[in-house]
Amino acid sequence: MTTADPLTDAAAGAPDNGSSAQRDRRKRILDATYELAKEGGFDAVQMRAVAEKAEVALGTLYRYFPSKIHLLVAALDQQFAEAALRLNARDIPGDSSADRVLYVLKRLTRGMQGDPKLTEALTRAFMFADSSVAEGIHSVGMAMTSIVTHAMYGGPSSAESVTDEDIAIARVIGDVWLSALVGWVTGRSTAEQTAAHMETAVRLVLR
Amino acid sequence: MTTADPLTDAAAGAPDNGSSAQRDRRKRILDATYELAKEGGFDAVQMRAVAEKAEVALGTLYRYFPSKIHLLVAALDQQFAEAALRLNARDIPGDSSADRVLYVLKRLTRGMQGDPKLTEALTRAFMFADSSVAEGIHSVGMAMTSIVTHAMYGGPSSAESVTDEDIAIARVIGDVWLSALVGWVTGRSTAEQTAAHMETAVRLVLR
DNA sequence: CACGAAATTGGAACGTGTTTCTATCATGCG
DNA sequence: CGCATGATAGAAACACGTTCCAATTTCGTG
Repeated sequence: MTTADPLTDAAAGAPDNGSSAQRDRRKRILDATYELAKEGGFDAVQMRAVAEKAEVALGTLYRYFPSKIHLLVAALDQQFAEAALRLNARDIPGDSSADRVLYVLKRLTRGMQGDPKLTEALTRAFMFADSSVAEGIHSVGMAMTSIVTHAMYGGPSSAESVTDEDIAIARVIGDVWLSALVGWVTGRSTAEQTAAHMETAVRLVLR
Repeated sequence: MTTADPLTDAAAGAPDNGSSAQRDRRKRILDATYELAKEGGFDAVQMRAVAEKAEVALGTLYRYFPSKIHLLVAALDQQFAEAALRLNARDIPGDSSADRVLYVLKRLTRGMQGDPKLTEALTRAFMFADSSVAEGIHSVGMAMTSIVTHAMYGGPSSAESVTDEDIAIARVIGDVWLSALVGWVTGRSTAEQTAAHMETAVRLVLR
């Protein structure tokens, strides 16, 4: 047997498993997901539509991603992993931890706000996820934490010297960021309020 | 005409509108919701089941609560409003703001953890809510903020002297609390981790 | 009380996530 | 090459949230 069951690694950002045809299908599925999400948000990401656009059968889609939520969380995970890769590779401008963290968060937030429907789809999925998606959620959380701690230190972090307290702080910031994002996605707060709330929180926690 | 359209106030915790028969139906619906949620969580709160248990027609249920999410957010709102009423009526023990806030949060958290399925149902609904439920969500947020600011000051708060910064702090704490709760509900973190995370956050923000 | 408006009922029907099944296809192995 | 095994296609079927409708009941008002 091929041993490349996509189910076992679908949640993690594992683009290296499976045959090449399988990698390709997985990519087509995620691409279709992005496109549909970008156009119509969470509701537009309909499993039949994803399957059709990715040119796979519905059953195949479900073999790769066992639910709509898994699919969207995997997409979010991929985006975060890419963002973390980009951001952690370079120096973060700013004279203090707070400034640097805010720089990164605002950059991330602006990026997501540039694609409101996509952001809505990914965020709602993340928030709605239950324990069966724990792995994917954890992966997203790690990327978030990594982005924040890296920004706290500034340079291409040597990853050492990051204390437990740093991580705790990063998690708190991540929580607030997520809540703010949800508030924005659901139309409860404007982009400005979102930014202001983040700024308040970061300056409270990092001082 | 009766002018008592339940739709307009379903989201808010408005138990005083409508005829007595309508109040009674609303109560039966929410009671049925609690019971089903307590037994089986989010998935068990099925609209047909709620209608049957509450002895109303499905269409009537939808007249009172335009969606499952509205229904569950209204239930959450009611719980929070009651908790706020209880907590804000009495003195909060603790020598510092942080201690008092932690006392209240842990109390709340313990209460919710005593009914895991119910908490799961209400929390997931809250997180999944979109802008159409904005009013209900706002109401829940206000109750949360009120609980936290009250705890920061200790006594039965005269509500004055609460500064904008206090409110900002309370909101940050509320965000973290919610995230922690979601983490616990989805099985990503244990009750202890939840408590520890909250403690970290509160001590970071209130110092 | 009698009337009309609004609310409620009971049930059918629709959309979308999810499951299931059979036939066909692809792949690795002797 | 031919076979065995797993992957995929295609399509039907099911579950539950939601909508819709006609008939009936409730309720306020003249």
